Amino acid sequence: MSSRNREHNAEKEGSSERRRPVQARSKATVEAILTATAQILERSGPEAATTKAIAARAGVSVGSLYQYFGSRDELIDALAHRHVDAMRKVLSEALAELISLPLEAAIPRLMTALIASHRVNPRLDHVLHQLTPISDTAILDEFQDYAATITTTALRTHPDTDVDDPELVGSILAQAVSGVLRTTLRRFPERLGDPALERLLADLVLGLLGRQGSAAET
Amino acid sequence: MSSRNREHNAEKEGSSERRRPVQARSKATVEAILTATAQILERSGPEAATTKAIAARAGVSVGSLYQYFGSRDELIDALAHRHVDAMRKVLSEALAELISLPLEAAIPRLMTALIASHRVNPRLDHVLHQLTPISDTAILDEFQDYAATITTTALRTHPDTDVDDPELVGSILAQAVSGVLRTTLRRFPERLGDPALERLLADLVLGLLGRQGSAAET
DNA sequence: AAATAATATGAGCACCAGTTCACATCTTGT
DNA sequence: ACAAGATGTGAACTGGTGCTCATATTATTT
Repeated sequence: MSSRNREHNAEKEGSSERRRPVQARSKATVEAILTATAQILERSGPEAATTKAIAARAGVSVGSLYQYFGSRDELIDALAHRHVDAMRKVLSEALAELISLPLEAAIPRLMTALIASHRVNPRLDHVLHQLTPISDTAILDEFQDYAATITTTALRTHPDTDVDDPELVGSILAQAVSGVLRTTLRRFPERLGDPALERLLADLVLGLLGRQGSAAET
Repeated sequence: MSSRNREHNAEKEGSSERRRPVQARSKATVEAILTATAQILERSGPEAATTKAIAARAGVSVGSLYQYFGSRDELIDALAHRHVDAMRKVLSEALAELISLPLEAAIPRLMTALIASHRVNPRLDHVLHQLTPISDTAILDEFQDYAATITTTALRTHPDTDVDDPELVGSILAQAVSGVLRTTLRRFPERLGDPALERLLADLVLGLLGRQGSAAET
């Protein structure tokens, strides 16, 4: 009787959380743990984010942590998902107003939105990128893919552009912009307020599109 | 007699190597250790690069490792320096031929050179970026700074451009290109051979310069 | 050849990480 | 009021890490 029917709480094997919080109390605990993890990662980096440190900061015991997360890695993974969702939300909200605008007007706005989304939590973003192992299909990449898809779609939709490989161009543009933004956030955060940055990014994108549209290769 | 005159080999405090290799044998040892570290980092990531694993792969004992590197971190630091130097060398060699060319011709060549430099050791590059802590002034950033300086200088030198803040534009361009390259190397390595990538990057840069040169902002 | 310095060794130490588990406490349904 | 489940606890276990040091081997100098 003790060995059978172990838990009918069991999850899909991928992200096997130990237990689902059902009472308000435990939901608060999970919340506290995630918040604590984020705070420690932001402030002191991956090394400092010990299970004990996290539990201490969250005001719970290590045991509680393992009640809801199968391992330290799973915890960080969950946090990464949260973070990406938050960024994606900021971006997609700003997106609604753009679909009807002509490219020349839409791109600058899109840059503003991208900057905003990258501002959600720059330090956490950087640390999570550090933690991204080579092999894993990184959750972090999802945001970039999202941005790439948006751009590609825009290129396909808008009649006033003419690129022959929207997929590639969209992907490159997304990479370029996110490369600039992440470096800026990490190394030159003071530039973020500078409207010159938004203008430059818009020019960067529009400049490429102009070249692509006009000059046909061989 | 045993406690005095400990070592008259002592270094500046910053990067206190334990001992300088003087004989050929020990130089080979140091070499082997650095190579082993690089290999393990490339193949299996930071976690796997334990002092024991490194020593084993290098065919020496842990003790030898600590004879020439004060700590694991110092070792990795030394390796990072090496790597950046190698990248910088590739780039600067290609640079000589460019100074006399007009921008329209120089930029595409520069992109080719940048791609080449990023090809030196993509996987190691990525892992080293992972290892870069938030606080430290990263050695890795030096390469980006180098690329930014080159670009800025080019913008200042070449008479056929007209940007009002070459410093900012150079920095942004370097960030954009390196953003694209690092993502490509990590996620879409097959794109590297594609000449379309070089063309796109050149168009990206030239497009921005075109916009900057022509349209003056209010 | 002898003495001295350089180089190499690897078992062992100190430490601390992630994780478990037997038990205490609180909540909820009946 | 009671039982049963949900939640919370933290000392203790396991394993692996970076690193040291007394000692052995090899090279260089005298």
